[in-house]
Amino acid sequence: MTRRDILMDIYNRLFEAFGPQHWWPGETPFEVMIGAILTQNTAWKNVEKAIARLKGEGIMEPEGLAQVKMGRLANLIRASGYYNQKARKIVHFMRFLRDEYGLNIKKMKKEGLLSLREKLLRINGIGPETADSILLYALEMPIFVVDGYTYRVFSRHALLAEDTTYEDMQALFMDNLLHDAKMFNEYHALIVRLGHAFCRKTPLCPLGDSPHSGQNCPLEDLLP
DNA sequence: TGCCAGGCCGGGT
DNA sequence: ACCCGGCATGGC
Repeated sequence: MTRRDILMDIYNRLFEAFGPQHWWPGETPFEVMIGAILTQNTAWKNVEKAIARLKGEGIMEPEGLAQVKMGRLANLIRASGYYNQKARKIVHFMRFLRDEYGLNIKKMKKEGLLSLREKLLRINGIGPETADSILLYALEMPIFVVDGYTYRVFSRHALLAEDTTYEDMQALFMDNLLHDAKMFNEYHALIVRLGHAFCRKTPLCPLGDSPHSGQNCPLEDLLP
């Protein structure tokens, strides 16, 4: 079995077990970008509340959000947690969007994948996962998003050590799979889906039967 | 009722 | 280059 075979086997098992995940949940690319910041180390349920508040104020769009004062923004996104930090991050991001692209997402899409990634990573508050989520889920660029669940699942399956860096973990997928944005989208969403069902924060991430989901883990017989 | 969620930054080794 | 504390609400 090559690495590619193993990765595709896992993908196929997840897809058959859970079906298409229809990610990212968001009405517009811009909403996806803001959601990517709001969901940092935060349950999506809480992010939904914050997004609803922003929509209620009519500012879930670039021109509106670029005007909002940080204090008011922090209050509106309170439910997503770390609200002072995230308000600052969003302000930084909006400043970038205005200065680089005149708040025009279409202009942003014309940028090359790697150069845009570098620029995003320079924004205070945007780390690798948030940058890649924006590139993949908002702009449909072919890059693989790594998150905490990816570490837990794939280190458990002895494909990599659990202290592997983000870039090395990402390379496992991008060096062995076709660069297909649609597939990268589905794969990461399925990993998160698996994590929600089986991979609570426990020392060794059993990936076994889970009272949480009531079904067997589709990867169980792959464990070393 | 605690524990934890779709991370990231900054200061210290 | 890593390691760690801080950031914070709401759901189960």
